[in-house]
Amino acid sequence: MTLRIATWNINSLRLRLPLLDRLVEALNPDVICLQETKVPDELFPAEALAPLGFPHVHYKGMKGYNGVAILSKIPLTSHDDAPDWCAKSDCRHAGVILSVPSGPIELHDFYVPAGGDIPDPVANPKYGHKLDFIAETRNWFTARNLTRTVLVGDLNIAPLEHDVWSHKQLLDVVSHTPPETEGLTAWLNAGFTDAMRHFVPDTEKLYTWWSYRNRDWRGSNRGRRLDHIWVTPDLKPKLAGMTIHTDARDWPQPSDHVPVCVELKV
DNA sequence: ATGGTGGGCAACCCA
Repeated sequence: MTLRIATWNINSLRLRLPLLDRLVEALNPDVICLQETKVPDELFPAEALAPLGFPHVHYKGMKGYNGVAILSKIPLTSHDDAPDWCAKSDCRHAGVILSVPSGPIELHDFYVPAGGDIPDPVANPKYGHKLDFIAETRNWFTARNLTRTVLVGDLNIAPLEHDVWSHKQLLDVVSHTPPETEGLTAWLNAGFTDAMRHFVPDTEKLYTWWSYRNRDWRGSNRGRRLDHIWVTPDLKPKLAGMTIHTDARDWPQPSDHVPVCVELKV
């Protein structure tokens, strides 16, 4: 089958419910992984989502912040055997097993801490938390021997020179500092390949996020690639397509992130 | 060098 998996930092699921119709129309995904749902589980809008046509859901949310959700047309079972990252119980990760006819596929949906403004773990504990988080996830995935696994999400780090509009100007801006980019690359190398860069050479600019604090986001185009799709090497020959739906940045009341979708022949 | 905008949720926290 052709399996399409989309990832999107929706920045409030309840506020942007109507935009999910546009996402489905544009990308026709089988699975949607969301971040920053900002809704506690007891208030998850299951009824409002029902007409969208994704009967299988798995979500982990909390009041006000963070939160992840997986909406699927394919039957799934929850697979939350991962540790409580940094012992914070802050709803930044959901794992599922997708019951694909050719065999199960493991799927991880992550929302990595943004890390605050100051790139110093002592002066800014949020930055320290971010570095600790990606060290823990890296170690956990290294210790497992993964196949048929997809990892997606808002990883809040733009690892490559051309994942930001100006490598030089962002080297000490949180999201592109060497400790972050090196940490993210080490996590990637714990058993994955970068599915987006499989389709677009490292020398080409690639963004998934544009700040709200920019009047003309398209004109100035000061973007960053904060959202990622990784697959285990056995799935690399199955990669059939990748779309960054940049137009979503102009939807009414947009998220500052745009959806990314990958197509796998599995 | 600074401040710019947006969401949650009721004062600021977070991005």
